[in-house]
Amino acid sequence: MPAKKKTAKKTSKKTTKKKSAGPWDAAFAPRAPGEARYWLVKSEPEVFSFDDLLHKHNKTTHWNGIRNFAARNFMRDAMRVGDRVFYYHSGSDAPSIVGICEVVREAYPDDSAFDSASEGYDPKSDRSKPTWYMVDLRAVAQFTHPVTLAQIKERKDLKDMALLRIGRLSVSPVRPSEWAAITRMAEG
DNA sequence: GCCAACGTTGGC
DNA sequence: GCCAACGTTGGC
Repeated sequence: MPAKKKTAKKTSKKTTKKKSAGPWDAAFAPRAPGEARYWLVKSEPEVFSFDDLLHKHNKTTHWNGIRNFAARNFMRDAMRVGDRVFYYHSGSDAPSIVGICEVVREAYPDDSAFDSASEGYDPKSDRSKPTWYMVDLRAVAQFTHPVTLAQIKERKDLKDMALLRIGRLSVSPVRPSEWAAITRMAEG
């Protein structure tokens, strides 16, 4: 019966052994009415650049191939239609945020995980209970002055950005203050 | 091409 | 459930 679950909990709570409420919890917290949130996605321009996105029909693509649980959780559990997303080019000469897109469709199963011919094939993912999800993103604006990783690292007020703190994560949250600072930097 | 920093896997 | 081995990402 459910009574059992409840009791054990209280005591173990005070030690805050739960990673002291992770710095990224805010990304999952309930939203105020009309509140939009901000994100960053990475892509190697050789594979799929912001320019490629601009040339897609409706400047829209599905963000598939994410095979990391933390990134998946941000996408599936926290990204909402209307959220704004920085587009980051990794692996290039000057890794940079090059533009902005927006979420136009919330998470739905990533079909490439079921396709044995696909690079993203995951035999452990089942159609009835998919492991991997994708969202649809539409390009909104290209930066005239891309904001480089080096620039971001120079700024004290950006040192806690998930981009810098969570290594190699392909989808990460951006705080409103960080969003504001970077869009200002992109104005040149 | 090197390597740090992670994440995942599998043996025990 | 621990942890070593292995794989991947991505800056430099």
